[in-house]
Amino acid sequence: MGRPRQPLLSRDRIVDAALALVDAEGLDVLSTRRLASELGVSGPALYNHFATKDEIVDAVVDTVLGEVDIAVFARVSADAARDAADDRSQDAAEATSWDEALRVWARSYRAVLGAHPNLVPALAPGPARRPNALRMADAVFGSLVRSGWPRAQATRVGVLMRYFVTGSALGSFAGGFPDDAALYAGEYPHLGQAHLLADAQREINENAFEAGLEALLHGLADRYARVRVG
Amino acid sequence: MGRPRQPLLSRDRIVDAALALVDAEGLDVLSTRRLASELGVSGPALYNHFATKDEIVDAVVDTVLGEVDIAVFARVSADAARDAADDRSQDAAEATSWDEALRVWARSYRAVLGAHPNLVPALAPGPARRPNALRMADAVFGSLVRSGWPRAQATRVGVLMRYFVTGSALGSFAGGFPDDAALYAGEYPHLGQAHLLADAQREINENAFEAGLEALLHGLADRYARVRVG
DNA sequence: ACCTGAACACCGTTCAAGT
DNA sequence: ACCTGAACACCGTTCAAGT
Repeated sequence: MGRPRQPLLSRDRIVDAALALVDAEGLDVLSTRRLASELGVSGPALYNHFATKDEIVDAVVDTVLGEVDIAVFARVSADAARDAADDRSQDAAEATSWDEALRVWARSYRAVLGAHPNLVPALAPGPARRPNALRMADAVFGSLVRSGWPRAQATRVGVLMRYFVTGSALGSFAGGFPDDAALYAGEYPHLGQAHLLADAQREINENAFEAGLEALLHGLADRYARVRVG
Repeated sequence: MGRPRQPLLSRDRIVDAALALVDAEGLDVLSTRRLASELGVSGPALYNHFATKDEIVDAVVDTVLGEVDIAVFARVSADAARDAADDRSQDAAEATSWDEALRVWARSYRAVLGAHPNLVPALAPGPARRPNALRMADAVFGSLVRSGWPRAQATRVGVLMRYFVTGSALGSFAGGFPDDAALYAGEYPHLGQAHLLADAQREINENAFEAGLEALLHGLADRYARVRVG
């Protein structure tokens, strides 16, 4: 008891343990007491490092968001922007068009969330007070503006892309259709057998994500052609 | 004590009270005990009507999903489908193109979720065992197939549209950027002042949703032109 | 069948006490 | 400053008992 010579905990150690616990057993089992015991410490000890449990969850989410590839946006130059419509013209390996950058980022974003499916419901509070979420928004926005998107439009594009990716994470990883054929028998005439198997479900989600991503990027490219500046 | 002559509870009464409670005070205060007390009943009484609290939440979500306008899909006929590309040609008021139907539905879907923002985090489990969620998926899918979308593609379109709408609900209603200018000062160079005010935030979300919806529908119309059958 | 109160095994958080 | 144990006001759920 009493204060240890060397601190037993740190914010990082707490966040790492929390993420490991959520990945292994789900968001439901993440309690301050369980987490503390996982760290070999007493429940209230956590409150020396975080004010509330919600702050811990927020930090976990932000850590995970930090894994998303946003380096790609640094490779979007004003030069690359001019070639956005035909991406064969990238002479240097570093040059990337805004839409290709969005594609790479969106896939990375989705992959990261897919690596931590149990955490997805915790995304709900939005990018609020999470540094990496803001860093991400900033990188997206900056590259779009450099590419010639008007600022107001660039804001919208960043937000709507996030809608799609987080929505796909929510819809894909946390359930989907139940693996229970009996439930469907004759009930929903248009819902085919393909919906029933979890494996097929994985593929549907993958295909839906890719199809949506391409539709979105095509639609945005059309708009870009009409509104670009610079 | 003991069994009342007339049942005090019903699934509907429980669901209604739960939704009212969530709308008024948030998802966090929805506990079986609090809900029971709201209904003038003892906590365990709920278990005569629902097996778990999660089932109650699921029923609440499904009830809300039932408010989404899917009647529009009934107005999508095979005839309307042939005019999808030019929507001025709807002679009868009942005929609607698949893309216009998706637009109406997406807006309704988002509006319904917007009317119950506190419930949005509970959407995470996906369309699992929720009749109205399945009814919705079925209506979307059916209208797309009638319009000439190949079945595999129609499945994807339904799913990806749901991604976008639920993602927008998640991102819009549950937080967004904090209303705290100090947090941003000099930290994120590209994030302008426009991000800071909650009011502007509402507008950004609205605009992002509309822009994303149009981009998506345009991109899908392009694809439709290439893959349609019938 | 449908409610009650008591009970079990939990929660998040506060706080005085220890070093 | 950073931990502990005790305590407070809660949880979801089970179950015997009542009618």
